[in-house]
Amino acid sequence: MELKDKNGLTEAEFLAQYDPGDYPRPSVTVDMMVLGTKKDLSGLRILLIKRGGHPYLNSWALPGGFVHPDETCYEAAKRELREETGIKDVFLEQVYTFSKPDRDPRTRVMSVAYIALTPFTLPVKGGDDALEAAWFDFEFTDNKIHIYNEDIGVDILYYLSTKRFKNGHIKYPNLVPTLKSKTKLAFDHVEIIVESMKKIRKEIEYTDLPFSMAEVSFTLPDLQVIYELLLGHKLYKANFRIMVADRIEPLGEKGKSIVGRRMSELYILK
Amino acid sequence: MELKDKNGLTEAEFLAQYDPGDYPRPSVTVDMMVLGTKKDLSGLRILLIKRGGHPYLNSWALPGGFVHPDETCYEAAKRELREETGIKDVFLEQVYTFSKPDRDPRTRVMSVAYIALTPFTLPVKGGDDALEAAWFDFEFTDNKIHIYNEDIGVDILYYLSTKRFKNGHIKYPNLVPTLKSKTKLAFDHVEIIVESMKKIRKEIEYTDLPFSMAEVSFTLPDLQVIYELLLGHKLYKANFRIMVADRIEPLGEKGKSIVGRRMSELYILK
DNA sequence: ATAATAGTGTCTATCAGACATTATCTG
DNA sequence: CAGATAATGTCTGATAGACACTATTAT
Repeated sequence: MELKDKNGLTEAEFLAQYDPGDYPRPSVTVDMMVLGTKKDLSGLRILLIKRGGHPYLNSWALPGGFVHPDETCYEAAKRELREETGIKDVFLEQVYTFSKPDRDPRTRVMSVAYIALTPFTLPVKGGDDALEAAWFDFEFTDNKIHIYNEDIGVDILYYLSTKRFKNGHIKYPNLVPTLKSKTKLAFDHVEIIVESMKKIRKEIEYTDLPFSMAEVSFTLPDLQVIYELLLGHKLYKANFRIMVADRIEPLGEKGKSIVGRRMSELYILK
Repeated sequence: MELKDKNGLTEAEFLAQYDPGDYPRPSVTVDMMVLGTKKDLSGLRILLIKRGGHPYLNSWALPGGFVHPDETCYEAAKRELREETGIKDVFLEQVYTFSKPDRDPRTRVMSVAYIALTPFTLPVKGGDDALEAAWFDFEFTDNKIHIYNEDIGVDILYYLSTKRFKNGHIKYPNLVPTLKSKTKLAFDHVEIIVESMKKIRKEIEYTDLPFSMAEVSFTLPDLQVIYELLLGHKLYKANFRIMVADRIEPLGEKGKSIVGRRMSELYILK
C-alpha cells in the first residue's frame, strides 16, 4: 500500500519528477581554525593562507574551501586540510555556521566553521603557486587576539570587549573584536576565531580535547603546558595531575619531555 | 593605490565581472527543536509539523524552512517560527549543521539546527491548509526518546545507546538513536533532537537557558521544576536556590506558582 | 655538586549533595 | 486545624586551588 500525495503521486513518482527549481541557493564552504604549537611548546600557532585573488587580495585567511556535492561538511574539512597541508587524522570539530548575507562580497556564501587541532607544527606546503600558507604566532587573551609572524613581517591585532546581547528575554555576554592593526584578517574570520576559542575553552572542562595537540604518547609536563596554552593561564602541577589521572595510562617507559630538561614518564590517553 | 589581481583587475572591477558559475550549490534550511512545557509543568512538550507532501508524507517533522537570500540563518529561524506559530521574542540558539548528502531524498539540503525555548505552550495554528502542527509530550532520558500525543494517536519511540567514536587520536562517546516504534520522525530529525538535548544539558551548567522557559517573572518552585524537566532529574530545593541566588532579583511581590498550592515570592532574572 | 624539574603530600576554602527544620499558607 | 509546601539551616564528602617537600637527573 503506497502512500500517494495530493497530486496522486507515490514517493518514487514524486522524486522522479522533482525539480529543485531555481530558488537562490547559497554556496557553502568550510573554514578551519587550525591550531598547532611552537616546537618548544612556548606558544600556540595558527595556520593561515594568503589570498591570491579578490576579494581581500593579499590578506591572510583561514584555510577552507567549498563543500562538494557528495560529501558532508566534516569530510570537506578533512579533505581541504589534507589537500592544503597534507595532514590526516587530525582532530576536527564543528563550531558554528556563519551566514550573514554580505559576509562574502562575491555572492552568498555560508561557512561552516571547524576547529582543527594538530600535535605538530607541520611543515607548510610553501611556494605552491596560488597558495601561500604560513604558521603565525597566536595569542588569545581576555583582551586581545594577536596573530603575527616576524619572518614575513605580518602583525594582526584585535582588541576584545564584552558586550551583552538579548536572546528571548534572557541576556548573555559575548566577545566582540575590534581591529587595532593596519592589517586585518579576510572576511569574518576573526569572528570564527573568537567562536572557536570560546568553544575550546568551554570544552576543555569536560572533554579530552587538549590530548589531540599532544603526540599519541606524551609526558605530563608537556601535556600540562598544552592545557595552559589552550586555557590561557597557568595550572598547579599537583592539581593538574590529579585532574587527568583517571584518563591516562602509563606506558612504563620514560621519554624526554619537550618542555623540561629531564626524562619523564610517558603516558597514553585511555 | 588600488590593489590589482593577476588579471589586472581592481576589487570593484573583479566583483562587477564575478560569475558565481554553476558549481552545484546545496539548498539550506533551518530546523527548530521547539520546546515548551505542559500547562501544569508536569512535562516537556515538543512542537512538530505533519508533512503534507513527499518525502515522508504524513510523517511528523521539526518545523523549519528555507533560508532566504537576504537573511541569516538566525533570522530565517525567527521568521519561520513567527510564520508557523506566531511567537516572537523566543530564545533561539544554533546547535549544529547537518550535511549528509542524502539526508533529503529530493536534492542536496543542508540544515542548520536551532533550539527554540518558549515559556508557554502556545496555541498552535491548526487547520492551516497544508500545515498541521501539534504539541507532543516529550520525554528524553539516558535510554530513550519518547514523543507522543494521545489525542491524535501518535507514538514515536527511539532507544538511545552510547557508542564511542574517534576524532583524530582521541575517542569520545556519542548517543545513537534506534527506532522502536512503527511511526518515525521525518528526515534525520531524531539526530537533531539528540544533539539539541545534549547541548541544552551541557549549557544549563553555565548559562541562564532555563529562564527562557519561564515567564519574565516567576516563582522559584516553578523555575526549579523547569530545571528538573530540562535536566531530566530532581534537584534539592535548598541547593537549587543557592545555585540560582545570584542570578535572580526578588520583585517584592508574591504570586501563585503553577506547581504548588501556596503563594510564593516572585523573581526576575537579573 | 648543583640547579632544575619530575613527582607527591597535604592543607584549606568552596561547593554540590543530602536531609532536617521552621514558617506560612490554603482548604 | 491539618496537611502541604515555601523557605532556610546545616552536615558531609568531594574537589579545586595553593603551597611545600622529596626524589631524580642533566650538565
